[in-house]
Amino acid sequence: MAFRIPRGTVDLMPGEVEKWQYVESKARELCRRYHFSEIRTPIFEHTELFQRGVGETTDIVEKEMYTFTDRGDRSLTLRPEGTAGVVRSFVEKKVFGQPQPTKWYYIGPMFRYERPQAGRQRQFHQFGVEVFGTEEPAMDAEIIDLGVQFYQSLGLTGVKVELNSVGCPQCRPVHREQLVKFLTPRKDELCKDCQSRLDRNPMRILDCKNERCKELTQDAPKMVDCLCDECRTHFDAVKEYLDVLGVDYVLNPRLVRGLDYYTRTAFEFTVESKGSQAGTVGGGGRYNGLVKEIGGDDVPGIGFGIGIERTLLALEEQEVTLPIDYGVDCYLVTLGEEAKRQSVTLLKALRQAGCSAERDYLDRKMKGQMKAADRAQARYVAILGENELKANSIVVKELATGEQETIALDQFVDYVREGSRK
RNA sequence: GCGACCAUGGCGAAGUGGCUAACGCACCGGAUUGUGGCUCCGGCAUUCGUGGGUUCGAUUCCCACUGGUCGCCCCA
Repeated sequence: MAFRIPRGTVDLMPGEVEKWQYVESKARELCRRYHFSEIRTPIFEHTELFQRGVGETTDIVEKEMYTFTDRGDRSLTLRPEGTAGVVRSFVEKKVFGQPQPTKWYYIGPMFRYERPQAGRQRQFHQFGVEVFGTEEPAMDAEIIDLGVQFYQSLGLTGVKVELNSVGCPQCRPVHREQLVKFLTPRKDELCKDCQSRLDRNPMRILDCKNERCKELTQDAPKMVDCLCDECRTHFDAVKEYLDVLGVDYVLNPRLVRGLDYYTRTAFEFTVESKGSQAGTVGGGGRYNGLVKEIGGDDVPGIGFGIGIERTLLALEEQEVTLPIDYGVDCYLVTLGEEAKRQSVTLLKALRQAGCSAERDYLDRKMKGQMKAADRAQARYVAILGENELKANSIVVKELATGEQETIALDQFVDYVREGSRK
């Protein structure tokens, strides 16, 4: 084989891509109802944006970025997540000067250099939303609700909302200090990764999957117990609003999230799954310091990123059939040269009337054309031959029922159009 | 970055150190000279991932590489 697709990427082939279109249309429709506007930012940005935005100590920045130098010697990086670019745009276009809040959504590819496995690719896709300019806890709750609605609209069941508050720059150091004090005497018993985390990002130790680490952190001080008054009030309000909205959630004091920019609300959407990676189908949280970090005013923000691949994977595992119509409205079967000549006009008329229409281009005999029509999942097969031409008529057969009738040629398009609407 | 398993036609999948590499699906043609989905018949691999080695001989044994799948880490 001469060329092969790059590792960790996929071709979305016809038959599969319709599912994507369906999922995307659901996301767009939902965003319209929640009054979000779409934003499209570049898929690459200056490397420094992600270093600053996502955080130097994160795995993403440390080892997963697709970074390259362009011909002008600029260091650029394919976006590993959606928020940083959107924030950059918010700041650069001075959108903070317009009436707030700003409610945006995006759908597009993200890139991370990792070993591919179930539910993990190097190019993957996210549907994300971001809201700037409000700290109102109702917004936190509505965003979580929007995520839940998205999964629900697709027919996905069993989506769990895991919720936590990671505090703010005022109270987080308090927790951090307590945590380090608690863990330092036990440092030797922690796994290697966590030993280094202890200095750099001790909160992440709470999220370690290592059994021993889990034991050791069993009674470790929790972030939620260290929240300052403002953060506590906010967190309580978010929970209240979630209750009001009827959104079920599970408190997970160990939930940390891998990106440094989160403050206060942090959440994940999870689902039961065979693949070990695939369980997390989405996640997000509040990032009140990020806009300032990127060079803007001190504008609060909150958002989520939902993995399209993982959502599709979960739908597949649950054997959910998306209501997608792959069929063509009318397949035109022709017999003889004259009929073939006329077919292009008929096809065009059908298409202009809004129907999808197809014919044979391989000189197949009638049987072959019928077979092709069947394969194309045609609703109607229209047969045009010598007899029909002579009588200015055409035979229309409904494949599902096998019923057919001869109709006048000038009523043909209307007939198909009416039938296709049902 | 680490580990395990795998690599045969468009797809799925058997197989053996030796002359013509099963089978199923799909596809094409025919039985049925103007009617699909069922049935029957026929057709469909001139590098068995790539390179090297062992051997009289390798798709089958060994090594390397590449790729895939799954897991660890982390995340969507």
